[in-house]
Amino acid sequence: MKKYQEFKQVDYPGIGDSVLQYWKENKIFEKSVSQRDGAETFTFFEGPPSANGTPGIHHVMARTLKDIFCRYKTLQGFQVKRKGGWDTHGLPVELQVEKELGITKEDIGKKITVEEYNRKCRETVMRFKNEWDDLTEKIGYWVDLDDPYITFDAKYIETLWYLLKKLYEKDLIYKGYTIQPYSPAAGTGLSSHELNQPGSYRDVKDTSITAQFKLKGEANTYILAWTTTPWTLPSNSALAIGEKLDYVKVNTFNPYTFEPQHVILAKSRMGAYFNPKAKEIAIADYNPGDKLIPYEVVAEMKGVDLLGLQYEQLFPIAELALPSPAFTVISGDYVTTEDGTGVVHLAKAFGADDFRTLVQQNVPGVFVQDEKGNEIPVVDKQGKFLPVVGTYLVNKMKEHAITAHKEFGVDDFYVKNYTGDDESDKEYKNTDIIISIILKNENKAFKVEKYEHSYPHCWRTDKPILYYPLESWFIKTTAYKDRMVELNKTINWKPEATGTGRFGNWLENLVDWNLSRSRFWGTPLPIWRTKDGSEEICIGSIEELKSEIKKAIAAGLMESSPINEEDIDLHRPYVDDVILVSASGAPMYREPDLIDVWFDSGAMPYAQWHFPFENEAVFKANYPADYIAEGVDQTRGWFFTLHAIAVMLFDSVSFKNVIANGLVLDKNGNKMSKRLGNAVDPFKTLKEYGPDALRWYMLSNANPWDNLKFSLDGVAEVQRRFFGTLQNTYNFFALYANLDAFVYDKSKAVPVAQRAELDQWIISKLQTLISEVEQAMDNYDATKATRAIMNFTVDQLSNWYVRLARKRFWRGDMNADKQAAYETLYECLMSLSQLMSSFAPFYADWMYKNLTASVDGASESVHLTNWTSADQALINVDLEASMDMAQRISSLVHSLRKNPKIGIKVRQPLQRILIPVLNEKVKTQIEHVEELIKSEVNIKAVEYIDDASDVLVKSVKPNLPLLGKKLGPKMRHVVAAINTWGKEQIAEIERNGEITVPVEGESVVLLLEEVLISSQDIPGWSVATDQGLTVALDVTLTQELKQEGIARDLVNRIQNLRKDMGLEVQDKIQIEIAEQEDLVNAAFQNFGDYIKTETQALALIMKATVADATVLDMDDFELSVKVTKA
RNA sequence: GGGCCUGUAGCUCAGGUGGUUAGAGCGCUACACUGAUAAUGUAGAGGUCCGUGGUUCGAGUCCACGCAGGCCCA
Repeated sequence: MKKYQEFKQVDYPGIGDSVLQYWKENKIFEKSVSQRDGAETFTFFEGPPSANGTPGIHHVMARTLKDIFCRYKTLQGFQVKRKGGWDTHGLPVELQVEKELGITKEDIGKKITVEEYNRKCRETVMRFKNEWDDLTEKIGYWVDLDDPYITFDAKYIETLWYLLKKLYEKDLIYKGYTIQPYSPAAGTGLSSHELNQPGSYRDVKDTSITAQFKLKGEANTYILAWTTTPWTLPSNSALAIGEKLDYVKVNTFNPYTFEPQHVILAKSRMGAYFNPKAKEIAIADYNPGDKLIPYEVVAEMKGVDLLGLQYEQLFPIAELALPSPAFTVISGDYVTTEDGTGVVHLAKAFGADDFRTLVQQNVPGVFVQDEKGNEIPVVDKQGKFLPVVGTYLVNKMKEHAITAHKEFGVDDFYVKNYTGDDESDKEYKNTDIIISIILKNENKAFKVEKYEHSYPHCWRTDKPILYYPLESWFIKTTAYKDRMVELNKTINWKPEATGTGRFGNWLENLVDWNLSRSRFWGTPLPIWRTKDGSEEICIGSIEELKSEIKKAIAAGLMESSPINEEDIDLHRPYVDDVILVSASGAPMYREPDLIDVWFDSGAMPYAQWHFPFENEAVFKANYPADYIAEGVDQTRGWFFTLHAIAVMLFDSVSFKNVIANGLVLDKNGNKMSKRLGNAVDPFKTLKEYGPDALRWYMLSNANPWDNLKFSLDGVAEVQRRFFGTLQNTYNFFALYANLDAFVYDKSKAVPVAQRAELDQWIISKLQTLISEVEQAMDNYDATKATRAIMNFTVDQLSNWYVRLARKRFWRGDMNADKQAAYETLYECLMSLSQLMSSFAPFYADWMYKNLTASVDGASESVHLTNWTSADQALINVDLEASMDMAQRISSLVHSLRKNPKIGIKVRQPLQRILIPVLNEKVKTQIEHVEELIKSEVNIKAVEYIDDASDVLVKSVKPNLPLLGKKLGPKMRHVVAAINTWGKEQIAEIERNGEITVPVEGESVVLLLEEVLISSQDIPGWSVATDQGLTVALDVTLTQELKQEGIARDLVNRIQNLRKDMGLEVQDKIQIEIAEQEDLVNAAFQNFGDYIKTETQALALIMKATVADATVLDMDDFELSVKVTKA
């Protein structure tokens, strides 16, 4: 029976299927975890994917990356528990449900109950779980799919509530405002997702105003600020400048009122406001009404000089007046001089930057109080000015006799055209235009013009959106900013720049985490409040909720609990029906917000184990994570929320090592999308190429943190080049091992030191490879690891070791040398199966099983083995260097033989090569591998020419790194001098160890080590040179060499005949040859034994003529031959 | 608009700390091998190192400014 299975053809997808089956039947994954019970843990966190869409090829990338390090660490003896997980909440789910039901958010609670809507979400969210599980299995991603965490689960939510309460108790949760895109027409806030819908941003022409803000304490001096939203000017409460920018004060006239005045603006913006043609006009010569307005710079200053200047409120509405530091000049880091005046007008309620800047610098904003005493902006939620501004505008219209397409009342000033007024009406004037006319008349506008820019619109109503303050709950992440920055520095980021750059910068500019989402399907915020907001409670567990409900029922606020005690669901609408009782006996209602889904995923280290309600020990053993991996787009998503929660609540990092992988693009570098049809179907790819080549390609082609241009040709290439070569190597081994009934037995193996040098060499290379792979993997660099394995397999093992050792496998009977060859190749293949098992888990296990089928005590799976580290004692650096020489020398000789002037094929033996050697070490290294070189390039002898010989022609080069440091600018001349050197100078510096070179009148002493001496020429010979190594080939063909060449040619032809005849390897033959010219006859006589051995001929008979002969083309002549089976 | 990444042969990618002639695989061309054979080996051709400035005796490499593509955020 055959000990090693042989394969004519390999079905890679089939290997995937059968090995997967084997793993399932034998619970290999489970065993890989359970057999490490009690061992040190290596912790991996699974970033939960969302199963409401089908998985794509990029998920193969992400999941492979996650898998490989867990497998590697398992081999190394760690216990690696990997709990799968599902992200189930959030907007994408809601949108999909709405699309399927044909409803919009407005319909929820009307056409469909919240209960029904959420039920639908719950059904939808796991719709493609089967596809995901299928893909996960098929690509060999080992993760626990049977007991995953699910973010909608009540236990999961309970942990979230626990964490929120912890934050609440630390006073890190508060209610505030945030400026968000808001659609007055639809009466709703918009998510950034909705804003990014195609068509949301449109080019529109708006009225822009450069307003004049009159400085206090300086006559007729104004600061200019530009805005494309004039309706925000009544809410102005500060002006921002750039501290480092240059500003000027200009003496000029107002273009509308012609009044003389000074204006302040950025120096580099003058070109936009002043006509150079007016520069020559004297200020005194100006007549009101002239088109060209003269100007004169009277002062220059830096932005920082303007800080703190006070100005008059632009719209002097008494109710909107504010105390200092309002209406002053402050600093804004985002101020540029690309447009406008280099001064930015700030309205706290209507711009996110404005809001942030004013909050940071403690400047109040323009608000009024509503009937409840809450501060509200002067534009209401319909997008219309409150009467406080409306009244002012109506009065001003009368004062300035402004007429419009309609009569404006105090309640008619919509800031955008939300009423659908006819804009083509000649008299049409919107609020912005009315404002600009008033400002022009009052010497408060310096320039008014139409300005085209891109502005976002509501995708539902097609109306422009406003940035508007909306109530929100926040986590005060800024309180822990420094600690987050500090702990981030302890995290090993791959690539590093993502940690320091993208993530580091993000932390440096941290703002508070806006937790609120106004939605239906998500984790409810567990805060209940009284109507007036004076009393509130944050619930931190189901127990607490139950007991509070009991209290409320006792207080008569509810008749019964809206929560089903048997099957607890903490979602809306049930929690919304819960009314709790405050300490003072007042009813408390839940704040209707849901929380950001990123909190769901960021809390998974705790919630996946239902900590602290259960599994405390498991949690503690598996926190923080040693390793996580996710797409780089998660930097401010999952990576941040993991980090933030860990730092704020546990003063710890959440993960120690992280790979942020790039995108998977199509082969042309374009984003894959189902719509464009360039998306690659992972299942189809798996079916065609199997999982191993796909994984290997993705890891080896480019660093995972770079974007991958995914090409099926690339997968095919990996399969052919790497897996194909490895498979050939295995087949070669199996073929002969079976013939010789070789079975590996470690206890009886020939000690490595007693094996052939070639064996020692490949074993040494193998140890080096193991070290490289270990080092790369410890550094989370899978690309380096896979490339190293590939190089070893293809270039070293197959193309060198197997090729050179081939004859040892099929010559003669079993002996120590043959056994050593088998053992060496076997050990290499076994090592490879383990080394590659993390990356190509199916093929590796399959090869392992094939190799160990007849070996007692072998493991059930390569994935259950223990990592074999490199044996340093087996590394022989000198031998590796020697072999490197052999490879290079062989290559040089091949290239010489191939030279058109020489043109002698390898089959023709040649007498000798000459190698100039300038030192003993190189000579010894080459001597070591002399035999190998001789047989590889078919020559009889290697000869060395050393220093003592006269033939050697030396050349010299400057040693640039050394000389550069020593000489600096003088280098140029010295290098030129060295390049002119001949025999004498080289001899001198070799003799004396130094030489003096005259350089521009000076003398420079050069030392021997500052030049590189080599030999690149042997007069009268054909030589080839590569990296300091030179080889000359003796191309003289003696009679004997010619005869041997002919004999080898004959062997070659006979072997072809044998193959044509369909003979088996071990079949014996008889050869008859028709006599030829003398040289040929002599060749067959002198090399008859050789020919017979090589062709397994029992007899070689020379005859005058041969009947039924085959005529062979021997290049230079023809030969009649007859081969018969003996 | 800001932050970050990428740009080297037709394609995919290597190129510590600057050093004379920039490498590999695939593809292409030619040759060889024919006992690993639907395999394999060898050689050759192929380059504006995205551009422009700068630092330096010397820049693919360091700096600045751009260009192109990408991601994230405004």
